Amino acid sequence: MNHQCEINEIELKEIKAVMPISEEMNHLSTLFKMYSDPTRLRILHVLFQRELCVCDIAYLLDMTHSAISHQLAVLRNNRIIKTRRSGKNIFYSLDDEHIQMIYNAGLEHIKEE
Amino acid sequence: MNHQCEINEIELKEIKAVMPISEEMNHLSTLFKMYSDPTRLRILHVLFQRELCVCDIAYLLDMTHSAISHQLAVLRNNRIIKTRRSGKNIFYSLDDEHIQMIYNAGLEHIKEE
DNA sequence: TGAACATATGAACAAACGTTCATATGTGAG
DNA sequence: CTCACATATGAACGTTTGTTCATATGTTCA
Repeated sequence: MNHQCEINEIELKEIKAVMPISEEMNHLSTLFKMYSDPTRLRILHVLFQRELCVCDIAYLLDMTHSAISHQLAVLRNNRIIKTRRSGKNIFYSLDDEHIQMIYNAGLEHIKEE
Repeated sequence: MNHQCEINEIELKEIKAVMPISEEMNHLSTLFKMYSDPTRLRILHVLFQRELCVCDIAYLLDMTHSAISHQLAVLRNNRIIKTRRSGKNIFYSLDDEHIQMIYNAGLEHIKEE
């Protein structure tokens, strides 16, 4: 692509040299996509407090079991949450500590406006 | 909605009592949505290094001016970045420090896998 | 003023997304 | 085994999203 308005060709080349590979940005965007839906954020919010089963989450969020189950599958496929079966119930919980840190970083931002 | 599989009715009511309002979750999800696209993440990445104009960003990302301009408008409307006009050029830069903190929190997570 | 450049914007389109509905799977109780 | 319950899953649907193309706005310089 042609580039005519460069403000500093040398500096631009330095920036271009350290451009992360697209695959890494795809991976990162997929992670943030998990946080980009209100339902999933509400699911995370309740899981921050304790592990819960689908039925409990559906009750807390006042949504259908199916809608919750679909979102839990999305979160699980992206290793945001993990499962533990106990009889008929399947309990969901956070996969690691980073999940809440990212959430909190976002929350801090919107609270400062 | 009916709730039959509750594991602990009292605790569930406590969680329900502290459920954030949906509007706050909508707001937060909108913030994370800004990070949920690879192109926008790549734009943020280059803006972490210095302020840049549309033309430079298009060059660095090897994308059309129009595509970049549309994404910059999205980021600007959501107060992620701000603008400064200088002659024909309009320079874009980060609106505040939180923006990079959220990005870094996500990056740390994916690097630990 | 007019040409050249930088950026913005609206319409169009395909792709991705989130919920609903119907149905399937898996588990425990009787 | 059968029933009831908990969860999963696939198809369908409307909505949202990101890019492209065409065009408009705004700025500088001659």
